Amino acid sequence: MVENDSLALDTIFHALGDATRRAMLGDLATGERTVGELAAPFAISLAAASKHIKVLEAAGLIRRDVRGRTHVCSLDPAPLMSADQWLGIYRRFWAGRLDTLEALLRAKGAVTPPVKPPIPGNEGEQR
Amino acid sequence: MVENDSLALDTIFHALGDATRRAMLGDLATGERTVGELAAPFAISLAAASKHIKVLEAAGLIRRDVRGRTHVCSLDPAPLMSADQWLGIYRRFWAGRLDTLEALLRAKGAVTPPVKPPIPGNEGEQR
DNA sequence: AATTTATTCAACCATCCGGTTGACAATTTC
DNA sequence: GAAATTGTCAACCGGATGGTTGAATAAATT
Repeated sequence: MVENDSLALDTIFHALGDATRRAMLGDLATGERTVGELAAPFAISLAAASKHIKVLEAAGLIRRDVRGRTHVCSLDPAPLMSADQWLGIYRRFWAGRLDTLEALLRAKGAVTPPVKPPIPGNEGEQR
Repeated sequence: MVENDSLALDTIFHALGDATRRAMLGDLATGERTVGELAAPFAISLAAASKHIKVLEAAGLIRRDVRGRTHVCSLDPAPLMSADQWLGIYRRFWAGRLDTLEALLRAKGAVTPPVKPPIPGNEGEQR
């Protein structure tokens, strides 16, 4: 089922469009965090952090488990997959462009691959 | 080198967080389009479309070539690559390779970007 | 029972966002 | 040269966003 609803993508990309929220996701990638722990690195009020967390939650990017008086958050990567699938349409496009670029650079000689070391597991699924 | 990425990612993800703009990119993926052509599918004014295009342009997602009185736009996938690279960190996560992800994040310190200086009486500008 | 700790809620504020309309500039075209 | 075509700009509007502070809720601690 393609629930790649454009409305969902709106919400997901909007949630990702803020450095604070992205940093929170990065934090969560290494394990569970309470709201307070998520808020700690930033010079904003707890209420502001709480709002950010609610945005992430609304986008489905994090789940929340209320344990006693603390709210424990964890990453849910499913929406990131949706975003990645959308980007995947364009992956072929820039891959082709990069190939062209690389060919050009090699022809001119003496330039080390600037952007993209081969990432294991980075396979194109498009035909 | 990588420090200004977060600002760029803000702009890129924000640009992607709108269905109209994503549709414009999809259109551009098949070839060049004038501003009028990009605007045509949508029930909005040309001025509104022009604003969307400026947002895409500011994010570096499209280039503009002014030919006579028409502005011809074309897709520049480089920012999509940046977004994809950011998502790529989490690709391992949803692929189930949690340990690898953690190692990567801890090693690169890639997930704890700009923390404002912890000034207690914070008079800093709030955006 | 009282207090401390963790978090949300509500109100407020300034700015941003996406949309509109109308005027303007520049380039064809007649 | 006048008119049509292409697109931007400026001003405005309502609603969303991100921040604040202070009060409220709920659970753990004393």
